[in-house]
Amino acid sequence: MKKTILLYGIAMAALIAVMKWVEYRYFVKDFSIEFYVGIVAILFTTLGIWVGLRLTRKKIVMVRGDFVLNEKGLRQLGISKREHEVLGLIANGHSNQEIADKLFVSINTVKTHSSNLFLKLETSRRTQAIQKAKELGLIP
Amino acid sequence: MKKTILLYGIAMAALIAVMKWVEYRYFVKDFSIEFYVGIVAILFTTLGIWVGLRLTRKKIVMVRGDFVLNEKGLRQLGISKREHEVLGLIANGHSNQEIADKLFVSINTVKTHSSNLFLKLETSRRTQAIQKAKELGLIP
DNA sequence: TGCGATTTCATACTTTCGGGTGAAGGAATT
DNA sequence: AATTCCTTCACCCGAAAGTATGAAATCGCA
Repeated sequence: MKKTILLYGIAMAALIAVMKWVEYRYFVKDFSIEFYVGIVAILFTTLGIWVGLRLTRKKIVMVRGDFVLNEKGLRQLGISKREHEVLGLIANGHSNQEIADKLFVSINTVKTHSSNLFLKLETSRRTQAIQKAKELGLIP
Repeated sequence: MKKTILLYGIAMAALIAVMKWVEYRYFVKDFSIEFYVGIVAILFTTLGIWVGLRLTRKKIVMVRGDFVLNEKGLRQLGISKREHEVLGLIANGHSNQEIADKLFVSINTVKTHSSNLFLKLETSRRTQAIQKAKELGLIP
């Protein structure tokens, strides 16, 4: 993100510099304002699209076979790392107590995570959550 | 897409028109070229980002293709028709009550079926049963 | 017609889940 | 330094799920 902003600044500065340079070097002062606007519009539209693509690019992580983790979905739903971990264990058929043992935390913590998951997935049962998470590509 | 292009054209035309209008109306010719460049850059960057977002707003659809029911597995485990039906509904995230309503039977019946399922699948939770049933190809 | 399997239902009891609330410590960001 | 997010944990309560047991009614098949 910082890189992008920096790059943008540099691009803009460079553009202006080039224009000034052209202006003084060749005395082409009779370029119409429309010409400049056109050039700048095209350049920055390109840059804008590029940035737009960069911002929304989904990172794809291949796990095994045909499963593609939808990280974008995870971010949009605001599901944290730990929550995602719990989600996976729920989908594998573990009880809250088993998950607690596996993650070395108390069962209350697991309950908190699962409750948050149900909120974020807009579900009220773990079986529903499994369904939805699979549909969204959040788990294999 | 056509809409986008059209919108772009209109935006550009409008921008130029406004600039011309400002130019003639108030004779503010002393605006530096950098000013115009800046305005145009910001505007078209915004537009570009917007287009970029629009372009990448594709839905991720998991196509879970061909499912073949493992009838042999069903017979080997001694799972009856009704039990298989209940199994499917469990996997779809329904509660026992919902299943009961859907099949026009009492919730106790559903409990009996699910208990039998857990015995036959050697599981003790519905989430486990879902896992195992999917592995065995008993449900999609 | 009779037997076994299936389907249905009930009651009672235990365990697991889920909702709600609050809170404390830590990491990252501003 | 203040703030926000994540993680952790606790307690209570009600709802859902699961276990055990028994028992009707129905259906397919020999």
